[in-house]
Amino acid sequence: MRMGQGVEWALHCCLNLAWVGDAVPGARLAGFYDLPPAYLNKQLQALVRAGVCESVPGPRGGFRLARPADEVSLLDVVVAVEGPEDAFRCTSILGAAPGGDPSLDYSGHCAISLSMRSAELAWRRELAGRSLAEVAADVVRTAPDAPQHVRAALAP
Amino acid sequence: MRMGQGVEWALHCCLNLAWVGDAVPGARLAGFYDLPPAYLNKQLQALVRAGVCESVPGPRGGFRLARPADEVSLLDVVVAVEGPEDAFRCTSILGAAPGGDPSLDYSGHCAISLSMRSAELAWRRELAGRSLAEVAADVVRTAPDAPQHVRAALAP
DNA sequence: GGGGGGCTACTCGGATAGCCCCTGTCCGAGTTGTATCGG
DNA sequence: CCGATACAACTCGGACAGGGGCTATCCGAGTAGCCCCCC
Repeated sequence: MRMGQGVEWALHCCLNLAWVGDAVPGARLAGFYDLPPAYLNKQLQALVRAGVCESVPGPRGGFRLARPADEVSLLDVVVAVEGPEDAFRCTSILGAAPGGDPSLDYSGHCAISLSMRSAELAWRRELAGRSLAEVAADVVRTAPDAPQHVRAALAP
Repeated sequence: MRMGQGVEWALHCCLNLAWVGDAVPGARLAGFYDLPPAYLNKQLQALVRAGVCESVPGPRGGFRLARPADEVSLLDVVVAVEGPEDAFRCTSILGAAPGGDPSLDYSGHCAISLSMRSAELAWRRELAGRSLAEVAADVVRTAPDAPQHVRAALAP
């Protein structure tokens, strides 16, 4: 099981956008971390589609958070980039077994599927319970001048 | 983020092996769920390599659990098939940012990496806390004759 | 000098190739059970 | 009739192609600012 690279990029970018508070072009964010600009742009587009970020076209444009940082959870960002479907996919394998009905959907009855879903729910709950603002506060606790540095490097 | 199909197959097969208690050929397990025999064999080999199952070569051979069902957790099976590495990979992106050291490993300091690891830990803890025996008990609670059916279909 | 129009530069947005891992398959090494042959 | 031996069938194990999704890139649509020209 491997998570896409874009998730890490999106999380760091959202954190920076929370500190800047203004629209930042994708190219500048890419230059900040030395990332492929066009590909990072793709991830930011996904964030816009999910309603996490807003985009401003034209000069002086860029991306900014669509909501306050304490209303954006890590799960929101992960789902925006990776998609909403679960990692474990129950293919109703029991329908092919002797005594099973191939036309039935066992994802809600199969004990294995339920256990796996329960575990993923714990993962989602953990991510949903941590907001960008909380993560930002953690960063400030160890590096108090991080917001200032980011703003100086990303603000026009 | 997508989990491999083999995980579902491996979990169901391990549950059945727990009920049969004897060595079952991979081809018979594949026929039980109408799965590609050679590919399922690949997953079972992974379980053997991880020490979850044992293999017996030759006629009357097959696969059986290497430990009692209450000592095999769902996490053991998932890790055996999917590999031990985490889904979220911190690439120390902060090392490329201004003021960062590219030679440093930030996976233990970066607040985002720590949050993601914490969430995955919750997922792993959930899976590690549920054993095959518990899942089997859940199945018996709703379908009391499932073990007998499986034994009849898989035992020689 | 003030206002309007055109132009340029810059931004996002979607459409387009390349590569790696999951999926699916095949054949060989090893072992057990059996049938046969000899004593 | 009993035992040893050769054979055959069945099993796992690792090596070999094919496809889908992540990675990476490019170019077009649209807009804000600016410069120039005209009144």
